[in-house]
Amino acid sequence: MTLKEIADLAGVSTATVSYVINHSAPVSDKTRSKVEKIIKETGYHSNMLAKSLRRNESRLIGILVEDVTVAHTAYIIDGINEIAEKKKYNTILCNLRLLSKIGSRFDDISECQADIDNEINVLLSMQVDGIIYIGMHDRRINHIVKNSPIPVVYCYCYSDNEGSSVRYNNEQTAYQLTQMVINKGHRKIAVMNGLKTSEPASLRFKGFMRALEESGISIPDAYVATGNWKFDDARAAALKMLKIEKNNTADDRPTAIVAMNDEMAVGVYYAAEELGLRIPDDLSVTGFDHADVARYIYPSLTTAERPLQLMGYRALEMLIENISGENICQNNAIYPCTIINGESIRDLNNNPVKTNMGT
Amino acid sequence: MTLKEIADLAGVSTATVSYVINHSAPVSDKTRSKVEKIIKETGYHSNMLAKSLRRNESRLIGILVEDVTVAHTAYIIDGINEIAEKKKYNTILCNLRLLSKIGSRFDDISECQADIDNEINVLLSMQVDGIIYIGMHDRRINHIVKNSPIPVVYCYCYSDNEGSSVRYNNEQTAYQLTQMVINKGHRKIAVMNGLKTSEPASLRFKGFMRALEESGISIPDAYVATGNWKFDDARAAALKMLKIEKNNTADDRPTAIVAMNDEMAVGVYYAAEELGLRIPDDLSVTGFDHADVARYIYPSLTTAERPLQLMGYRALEMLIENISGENICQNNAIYPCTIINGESIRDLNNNPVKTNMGT
DNA sequence: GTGAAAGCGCTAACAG
DNA sequence: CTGTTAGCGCTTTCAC
Repeated sequence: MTLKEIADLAGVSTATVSYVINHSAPVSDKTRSKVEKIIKETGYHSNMLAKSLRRNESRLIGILVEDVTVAHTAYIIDGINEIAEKKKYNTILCNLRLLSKIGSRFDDISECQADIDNEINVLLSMQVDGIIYIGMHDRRINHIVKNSPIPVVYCYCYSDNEGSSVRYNNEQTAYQLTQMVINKGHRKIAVMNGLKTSEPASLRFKGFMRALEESGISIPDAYVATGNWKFDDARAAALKMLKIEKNNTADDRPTAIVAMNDEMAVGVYYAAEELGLRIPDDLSVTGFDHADVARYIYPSLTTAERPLQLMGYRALEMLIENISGENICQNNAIYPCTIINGESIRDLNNNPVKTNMGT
Repeated sequence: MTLKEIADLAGVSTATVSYVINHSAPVSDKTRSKVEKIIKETGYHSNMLAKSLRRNESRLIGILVEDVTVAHTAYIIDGINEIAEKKKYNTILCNLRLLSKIGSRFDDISECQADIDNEINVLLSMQVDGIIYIGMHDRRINHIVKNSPIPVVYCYCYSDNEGSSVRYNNEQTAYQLTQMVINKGHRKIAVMNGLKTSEPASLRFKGFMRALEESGISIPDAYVATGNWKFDDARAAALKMLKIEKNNTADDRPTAIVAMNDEMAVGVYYAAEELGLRIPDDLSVTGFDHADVARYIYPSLTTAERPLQLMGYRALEMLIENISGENICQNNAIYPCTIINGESIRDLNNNPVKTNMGT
């Protein structure tokens, strides 16, 4: 069913049908209702391909994701979709599937440059009006989308060279979480760091240290552990840190561990349990990410929720601003996280510290 | 940059350039290399809109998902993408976002019929060659995609009327898991059911019962609990079931609980811990789904992995078979799950039962 | 208020 | 082997 067939059935010209559909020129009520009736009867829907070709705009947004199975990706896509629906854009999804290709060697992305070039060409050939690139890990992505003829917005990652970006504030959030622990009277505060080579890991650590410094707290080296973002590694590292070695007493043990993601926080929970330490009575713990796993542990974890959906919203809004030429400057947006208050931090101010002897 | 411009630069006709690009007619080596050189230099990529319009096939697949944030969806999409890349199809994603609209009232989908009609119209107007509909929950979806002029494949759900479907075997998998428990010598086997109104819940329960019946095992009503797929509900139900009430002895307690998803299995773990029951020594547990959460518990959970990626593969393959007319029959594929062997089932054959007294 | 007609970028007869 | 040309379905200018 084509527009021409509708025109023939209605006994009008194709132009008139087009005017009716797009409200692009005044049409008499009589003609309009006649045409609309036929459109409804026939179930006609216009051919976007032809329309886009003629109009030279597709109202199509390319979403290029590094890996759709990485948990945060779906939420960002969801956010993008919500705005896209409102603004009458459609989205075409390209999935680089980098997880199976480079795993957690996030910075070796250039190995996949050929794949990426290829997918970008696909998107360009589909005449997308703009591209949103969603990272699997928050980090610098340079020289990936080169000299794009259309606007690009990076989400959950960023580029120095070109394109705007939408991210969340790692440093400030870790600062806030650490503050909370300090405000509850803790002074012996340990940290469970993410993967050493990871940018968010160092930003989060920086926030942690800033909070300590502002309160004049210094901690021994033994209080800095690395869990590589992983449950198992964090559990092992926490076990080591919390165990009372010879020459040590329970007083050397931290009263709180700031874990830089929820998965590691759960690892700390398990280590604590194995040592007979109760949370938060004997050990306070905080997480980061507000991952699913945090819903299934007792006591509930104090953590920070990343504004994923909001990042999706903003990514598309910024892209549309670029497309329409309203705002063509490079823009780097960084959103705050939301603190989720759980039961995993003991308030030492009202419950003075006792020696951590375990059960 | 258009094909015509390439032709002008190369001093040949548009037809020749088209032949070079599509290998659709023999071209002399000299002409070919001249044209290819210019294409490379200019970074030209063809306009898919024009090409699809002319060819009357878009090589575009519409993926209509009920909710992209539901965990299994991304893995299915990933599977679809893998095949799509191989077969040179692109995918356009439409997200109905039903989770925020109907939550777990899965069967009230008709409330959203207008949204769905709208999205399908969008896909049709994009001239997609076929549609894959991904459910947020495995159930019957009738009268949703009506009289589609193009092939439809349902994935993680099904339709009686039209379209093929790709699912996994709930009944058989629950049967297998229960078998495993029986084979390890258990006779006092309880079940933690999913949401009563859910189809997979009743299929899984059916498989559970079939295994019991085949071994001539009957269980008291008290061994059938409902956890509504949820951690909290399962924990509460397990607590009730495992607690020793007056008039009961520990001998009345089940030695194993077959939980119909991993989230509920974790709930059972917590209940067991609260009662001082060790897993698997005092209580055996199985899960279902192979969810992320199962990676973060001790001891590791015996569960079943759904073939999500494979379902994605097959959904697209079946769709392409339909599109190309190779196979136009309605086809309902049901794939087996993979049993993941954990440490959560005690073998009573080699370790004769002792009274479950807790710690 | 309506229609005729050109043309978006490309493909595929067909002719040579 | 290569070029000419007619459209794919639609929008939009320009007449009337």
